[in-house]
Amino acid sequence: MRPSKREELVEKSLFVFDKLGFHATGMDLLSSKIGMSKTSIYNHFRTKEDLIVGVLRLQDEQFRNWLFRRMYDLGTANKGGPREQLLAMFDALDEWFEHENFNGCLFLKASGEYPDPIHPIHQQTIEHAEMLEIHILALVKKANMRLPEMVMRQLLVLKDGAISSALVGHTKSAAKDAKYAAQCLLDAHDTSKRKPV
Amino acid sequence: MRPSKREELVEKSLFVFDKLGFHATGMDLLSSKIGMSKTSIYNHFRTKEDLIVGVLRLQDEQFRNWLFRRMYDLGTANKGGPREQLLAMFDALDEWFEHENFNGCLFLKASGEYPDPIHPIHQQTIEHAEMLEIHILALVKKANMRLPEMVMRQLLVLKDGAISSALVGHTKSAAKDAKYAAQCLLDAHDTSKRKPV
DNA sequence: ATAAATATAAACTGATTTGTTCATTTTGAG
DNA sequence: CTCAAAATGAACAAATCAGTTTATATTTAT
Repeated sequence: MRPSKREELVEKSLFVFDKLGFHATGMDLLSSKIGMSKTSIYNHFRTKEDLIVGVLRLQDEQFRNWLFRRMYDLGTANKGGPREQLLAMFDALDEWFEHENFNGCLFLKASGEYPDPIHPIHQQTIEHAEMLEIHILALVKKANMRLPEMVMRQLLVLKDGAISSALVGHTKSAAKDAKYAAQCLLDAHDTSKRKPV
Repeated sequence: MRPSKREELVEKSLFVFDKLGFHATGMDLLSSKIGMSKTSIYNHFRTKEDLIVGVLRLQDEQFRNWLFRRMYDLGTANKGGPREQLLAMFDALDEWFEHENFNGCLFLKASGEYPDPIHPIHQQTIEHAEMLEIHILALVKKANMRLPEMVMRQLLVLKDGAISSALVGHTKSAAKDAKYAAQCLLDAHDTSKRKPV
């Protein structure tokens, strides 16, 4: 069987595109950076655009797997429930921000470089956002929040904002700031607490 | 005097770069889109990079002028104070999101396309973020918030997140969601209210 | 009106872009 | 080992990239 080469191509391309940007990474440069001949690349993907879509699909899968797993592991320690999992999202983000390879959100960069919403690359970022919404909404509902759709959107606003702030700002505290904000939100919408004036 | 042509060049370039992206906009395309000869463009700016820096400087000025003015106007109606001005930031953002020319944050796109933090284009986005921080921090302090630096960073996380969500998400409610979240935050840190458990 | 400054279109570098071709070599399964 | 599949490097095409040059036209100030 031959699962390895194509996966290796997509994974290494993901790394290079994330670091250098999509337009800024020419196919010759990519070929040399990932140590695979251009002929082979074009044997696996018809165009650069197709490759990028493949890269974004992998990133969608990898990012969601990693984030949800990390939220679960960090959030269910000490008998935590869905609320703790939601808050653990920001602890997971913090780990990501501290990582040497943190270069911001690949999907945000993709939608910036391919602004046409019809473009398949841009579409991929929309799909990714929808997948995140589904999972977070389920947790918010499990946590018995009032206005679960709104709380879900607010948490994702905090997530996107934290990523952007961590990228541009010198400050290292973006994830912690967002987590404190999320705590306020969850407190304010918890049906098991009286609504504060 | 001759203030007009260069300003017109930068303003129209800002529009095109914002809409199409930096790398995706070639100088020939730019020249035709803004109706100015390439010779003239290069008479005003030595390189494309210089032009982009000029564009970002203009956007920094225009965005801050617009945002702060709008926060003041919307926030001081009905005898509002600094707290109302801070919340009005999200009403101003909402107006921007509804505008037909809304294409996300130009600085976020710039830092995505020029990821090297040493790069002068990337530097410009960092400077912009710092200028925003100064103004928001002053308002937060005027509003008598506990932990003003943190609240300032949280509000800017909400701002960046709202912009990203408004761009990628189909939802039109990003600004409103962020505003409700900001209200929770300001309530929780208001020194004139007792700290909620 | 005149002269200097600034604008223009169009052709032109030379490098780089995406993508293809082709002859050769490496690899993996029976 | 054998043979087909897959990978390679290098050259190639056509378009486009940033930036320059040149000769001409249009503003602008005096």
